Amino acid sequence: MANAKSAQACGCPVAAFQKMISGKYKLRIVWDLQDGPKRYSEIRTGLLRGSSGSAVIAPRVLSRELKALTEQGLIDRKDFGVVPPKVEYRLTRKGKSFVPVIAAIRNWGARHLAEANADQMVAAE
Amino acid sequence: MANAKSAQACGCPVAAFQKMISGKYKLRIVWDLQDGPKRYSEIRTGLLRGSSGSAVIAPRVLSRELKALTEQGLIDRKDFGVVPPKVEYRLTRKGKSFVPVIAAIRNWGARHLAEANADQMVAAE
DNA sequence: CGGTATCCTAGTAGATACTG
DNA sequence: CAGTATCTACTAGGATACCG
Repeated sequence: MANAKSAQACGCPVAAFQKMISGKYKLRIVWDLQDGPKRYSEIRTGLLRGSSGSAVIAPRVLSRELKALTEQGLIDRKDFGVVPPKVEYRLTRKGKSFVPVIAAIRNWGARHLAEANADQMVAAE
Repeated sequence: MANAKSAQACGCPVAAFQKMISGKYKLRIVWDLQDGPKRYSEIRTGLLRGSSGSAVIAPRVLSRELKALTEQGLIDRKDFGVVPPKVEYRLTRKGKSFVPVIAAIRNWGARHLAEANADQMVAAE
């Protein structure tokens, strides 16, 4: 794959979307941040609810995804500049506008993918 | 949080969704099939509209994605069993139910990702 | 606490050639 | 026409150690 701009300019938002959410935890991160700002370790811990095959998330991975989401303008990073470090991540307006899309995905997934165990409904979040 | 038996049943449809659409062309394929059945080469040609950096799609890749979508129950493969070969792919009911989700994605993407170049709007399909 | 620096593995996609 | 076989390049993700 050559270019980064080709996906956006091709008139196909789907490809751009695919690239935007490429990353194992990105959708979950945005979803988890809808309730308010969270710190780095809170996000990491939150992602372990129903962990997807791994017992712990490599910090390198989480760091990269958070950075990507920040550059894509979905989340905002707030460094308090104190010791010990305190950093909060929160949704931007763009990020908040994306939450309903994730809700649609979750809604569909709950109906078609989690037939046996719809423990927490979308509305119950 | 209720109990989770498997990765899919973890109350996180998002992860299952991510896995389901993992593949460069899956969303596009489903989207393109909403107008009716298409043959293998029609799908390939259709995917080249606004090609994402490549002039041609490796048959191996398209084949794998079609197979995966079939196994996931989103599309159905109909082999006419003639020579020369004729195979049609069409959406299943599950696949059709997924179209609105893609529409939501496209809609969001058109507003937030394709600000400069919204050549073909969602409604213009 | 919130990362970064390395190293490693596995999977995804592309190119190309070939087949029923 | 609709794929399969093979080989290669790239990258996402994981493990681990360490730093500001």
